[in-house]
Amino acid sequence: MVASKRARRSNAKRITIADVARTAGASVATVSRVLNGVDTVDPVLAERVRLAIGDLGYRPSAAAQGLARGRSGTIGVLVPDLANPYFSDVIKSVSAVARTAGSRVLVMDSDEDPEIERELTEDLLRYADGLLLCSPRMPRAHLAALAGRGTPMLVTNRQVTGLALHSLTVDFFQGVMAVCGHLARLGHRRVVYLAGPEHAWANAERLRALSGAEAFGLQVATVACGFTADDGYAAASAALDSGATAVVAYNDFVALGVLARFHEMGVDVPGDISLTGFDGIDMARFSDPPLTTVAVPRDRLGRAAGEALARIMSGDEEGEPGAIPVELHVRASTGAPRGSGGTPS
Amino acid sequence: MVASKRARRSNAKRITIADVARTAGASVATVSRVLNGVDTVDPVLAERVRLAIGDLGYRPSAAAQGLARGRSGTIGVLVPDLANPYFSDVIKSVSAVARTAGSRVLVMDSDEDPEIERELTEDLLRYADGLLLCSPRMPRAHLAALAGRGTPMLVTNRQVTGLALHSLTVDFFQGVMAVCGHLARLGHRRVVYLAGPEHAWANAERLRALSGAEAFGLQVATVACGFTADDGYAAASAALDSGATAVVAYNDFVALGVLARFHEMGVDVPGDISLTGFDGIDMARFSDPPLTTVAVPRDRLGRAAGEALARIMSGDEEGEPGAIPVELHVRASTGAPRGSGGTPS
DNA sequence: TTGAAAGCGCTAACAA
DNA sequence: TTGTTAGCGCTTTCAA
Repeated sequence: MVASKRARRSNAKRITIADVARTAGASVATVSRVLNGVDTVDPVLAERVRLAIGDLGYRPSAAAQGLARGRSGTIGVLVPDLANPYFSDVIKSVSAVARTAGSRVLVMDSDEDPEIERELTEDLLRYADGLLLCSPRMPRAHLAALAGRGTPMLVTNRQVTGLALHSLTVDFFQGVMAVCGHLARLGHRRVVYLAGPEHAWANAERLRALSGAEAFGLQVATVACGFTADDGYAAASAALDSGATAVVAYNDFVALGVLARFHEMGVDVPGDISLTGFDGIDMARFSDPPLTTVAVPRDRLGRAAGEALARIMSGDEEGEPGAIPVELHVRASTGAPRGSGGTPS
Repeated sequence: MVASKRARRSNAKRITIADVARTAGASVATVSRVLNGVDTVDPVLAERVRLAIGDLGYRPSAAAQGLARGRSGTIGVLVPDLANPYFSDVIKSVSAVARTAGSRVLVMDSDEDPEIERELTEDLLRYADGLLLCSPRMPRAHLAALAGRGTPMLVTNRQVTGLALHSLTVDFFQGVMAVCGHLARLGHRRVVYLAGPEHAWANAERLRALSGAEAFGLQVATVACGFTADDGYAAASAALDSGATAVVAYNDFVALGVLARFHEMGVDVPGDISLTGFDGIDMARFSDPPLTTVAVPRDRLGRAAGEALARIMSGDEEGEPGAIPVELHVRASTGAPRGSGGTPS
């Protein structure tokens, strides 16, 4: 029962390109050519090689290929929370783009922790040809250090200025502006914002837009909240107490949490108070009432990110990726405020 | 402006272990030892090496390490849909386990397509030391072929018998039994099941349980549906027409879709009809009414999967992983049927 | 405790 | 069109 040194894991030692070459009666170079679609191979020989590959069930080792080629064919993606559909949607879409380009995606989840984020990024660098950092929470200094490493890199959902770092953003500003405009048109004068993570660029942009809205006469109160349904649930009564006639939630989860609490409290939406979400997750359509929200085209964001990163990796430095536009979806959770004469436009 | 052959990507050529050795005045073997925590290195030398590593910002190439060691330190995970929180939760948890074991997770998403699933699995084999197939939809023959490849492998959410394939399942059977028992106790005699993907083991198990419940006098109608909220929304009126007093949805998404449609139709839940979900996603708590559902401990599933796979990879073949238990969460979406005398137990 | 050197499986010159 | 062979960056004997 003593396994030989190299048969520890399974009794069949790994099938290599040499095995294929031997059984096909060709050289490893030829096998490699066939593998890589180089067309200077005699069709007959090529067919023999392909047959051998099939018979032996040979698959090239990714490690060996990566070492020899100098690139791994992998792009690393870092997200703060994989369980958030916002990010999983983006990843799906990035993966799809990567796949058509012949590469794979290595995903890591930082659990919203800036320190873990740094570690994971270091690790990703060892594996990947390029990095996609989604909504990175890490301090600017770390980002700067990474930027100096020479690895092609793209940051999304965060604007980083003054660093040699490409970034692809979402136009949160316009999104919140659209929400505010919509509410103002309905007759609202006082709204309360349930704020998201303090250090998130996404939150900062929303706040910036709310300030802008104040210039147009909208009064905005802010209540610290968070980004989960639980956070929204917990902040609901505080939002109500603010005296505002509309709640602008950081995202759809928060809004759904608020809605659940309002139901419990017997607060009618939008009769007693209006409510808006952000992101446009699927569930926002299925709540009662359906949520007015700002749809972020996550598939488009993912695709754009994948393509931009590919461009960066290929050394094409022209043009910043830019910002992804968003779209207001008006649904039944917003209406005219009480006593406004009730003339929704 | 003509870049030299090896400086195409960035002007700094990759820092290798040789660079570290040189600047530390040691051999590559010694650097490797320090890197791998081999303690037969003189502390002073080791420190010098560590310094050099820090100064140079050296990170070992994953490809080279993988090639030399014969393993990549990566485990491949295949899921049918990354956007489904069920799977993203599992992945989060698997990743966490993998991380403590010093490995990373390569995730691929098959988009519920058995053919893509096969391709991706082939590809994962080239990268990973072990494979985790979540709810694979691929035909048994493919699974059998994979099982013969010698790569350590674990299948979750699908029972595969007669093959040298370990599987870790969730006790869907007991879950649905618990739901049926709960409904029966409330006085329901006729329920309608909104079925999930036809070829999914998860669906088959639910059907098996429903048959079991029929033996106890519950009448069960089945309506083909799907696994998304949209599917549920579309199937809602058919469910209503079945004449059942309770709807057993394939999962929470379907249930939430049904709920939304019922709201629109003015059907009261649970007054007019009861409704249950499955999986216990977060949102199930925040609907109106909150959903009675079966909570599947996805973190536990992920952890168990990660650990079981680790065991399999280390050659420890003892014991099948087994089945993860589930838990019925009774909430407000279920009640006594109309005219039953109204005595909820 | 250290270092030299032989691989690991593949790619890509370079020769033939 | 084909084959030989020198790397790719690291680990790991084996000697010293």
